[in-house]
Formats: sequence, C-alpha cells, structure tokens
Amino acid sequence: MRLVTWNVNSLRARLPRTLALLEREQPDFLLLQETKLLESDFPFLDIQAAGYQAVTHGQAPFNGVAILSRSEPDSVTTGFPGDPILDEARVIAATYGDLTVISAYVVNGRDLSDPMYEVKLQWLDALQAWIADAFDPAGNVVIAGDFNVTPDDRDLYDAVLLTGQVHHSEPERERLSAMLDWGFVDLFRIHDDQPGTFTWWDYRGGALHRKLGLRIDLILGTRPLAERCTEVRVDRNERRPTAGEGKPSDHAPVIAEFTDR
DNA sequence: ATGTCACTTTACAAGTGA
Repeated sequence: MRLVTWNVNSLRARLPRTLALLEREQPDFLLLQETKLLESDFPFLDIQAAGYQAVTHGQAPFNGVAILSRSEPDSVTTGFPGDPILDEARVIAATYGDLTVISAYVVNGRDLSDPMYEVKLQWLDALQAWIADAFDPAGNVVIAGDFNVTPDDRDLYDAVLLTGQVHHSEPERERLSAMLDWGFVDLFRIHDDQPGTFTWWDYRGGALHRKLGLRIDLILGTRPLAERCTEVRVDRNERRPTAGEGKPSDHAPVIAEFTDR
C-alpha cells in the first residue's frame, strides 16, 4: 500500500502535476490540502479518467481538502465535532474496510501575537479530542496533511533563529505530542532520525535552493500501520519549477509505503 | 528572512493568506 499527502496550494493550478503524480506513483491514496475549490468545481472527471475516486470537503478561495483513492470509500465524514472554526474546510475522513484515512490542513496561526494563534491551539485540542473519542489506537488509522507544526528541532532549517516562533512554539509541539501519546507514530521518524529533511520551502528568496525549509507535512499512523511502514520519502523534485507542467506548489508530496497484509 | 504565488475584487492594481 502506498499513501501520498500533498498540499497542492490550489488544485486548479496544480491539476497537471497532480495527474502526473498519480501516473508516476500509482498511489492507493492521495490526500490533498489547500485544494481551494468548491465541490462543484472539483475535477472529478480528470481524476476518474486517471483511475481514481475522489471525495472532497471543498471550499474557495482558501482551504479545501480531498482524498483520492483506487476504491470507493465505505463512509466519509467532513469536518469534526468541536471544530472552533466550523466554516473552514480543513478535515475529511474516509473509511475503506478496516482502514480510516484522514486528510488534514491545520490552521496556520500566522504569528504568536495574532488571534489566529490561539485559535490554532484550540483547533488542535478539538482535533485531538475527536480522534480520542472516535478512533481506537489499536485500529488502522492514518492522519496526514499539512500540520503547520515542526515536531522538533530537526525539522526546521534554523532552530536558533526560529525557536518559539509560530510553527515551532512549545504549545504547538505539545499538541502534536498529545497525538503521538494517544497512539500515532510520526512515520517518517521510524526510519530516519537525521535533521534536514523538509517538505515545505517558502516561494520567496530562493528558499528551496538555500535549503531553508520545514518538515510540516506529516503522515501519522497508529501502531499497527507503523509496523507495516517500510519507507517514507519526500518527493523534493516535485517542488522544483522545472519538474512538471506549470509552477510547483510550495509543499512537496510525502510518500509512505506499507507492506500488504 | 521574504524580489512568490494564487486568488479576489466598486477589477487591468492592490489586498489577502500563506
């Protein structure tokens, strides 16, 4: 089983690259964030032509999440109970047999002094409460997407410069830790304990070339899935301007491989 | 540390969110 998560920063702008990714990787699941499309504008036909089903919690001009899959899901839920910002489409969950797949786009928070920072913490608390209420850590659950939090100081280009700032503050990292304490494993860290693997680079200032990135796109899996996870890699090439048709997203896809049972 | 991108609109430039 292969699962990919990608913040596409507009699915309309990234459709050619998204279809190329499906062709290239042949994933079983592709979780998208920042689709920025209403469901009525979602490119279902192109995705079906590529051999995939799609479900979306759509919104424009911001947010929007989706899950593409080979098979049709048994059930789908959008949003989650207790979400403090109900009018923003940031979470979709789908079940396929005994597997639950969740695509999540965590609140950015902007800055510690911005009101959206507190909203981010409340949002993460509510997300965790929902997960603990609705799921079993002994089951097969994966939540992946743009968490807008670096798990620790290996996951940012300059810890001295950025420590305490938004994405890297202790309260944000505590919320992420709570998800790991519940039973999720940061699948990338199973096989790689080194610093410097990133999934996002600012469009500005040549950040990609200067290696000024963050690892904020995560794939978290419950222990039964972690035990089957053989590899997690970042498709850094996809972030390059020349890698495909049209411009790149500022995020790279993250790809997890699992042994079949 | 932002010379970018995507998107929007009392729309062909300027604001917004990231």
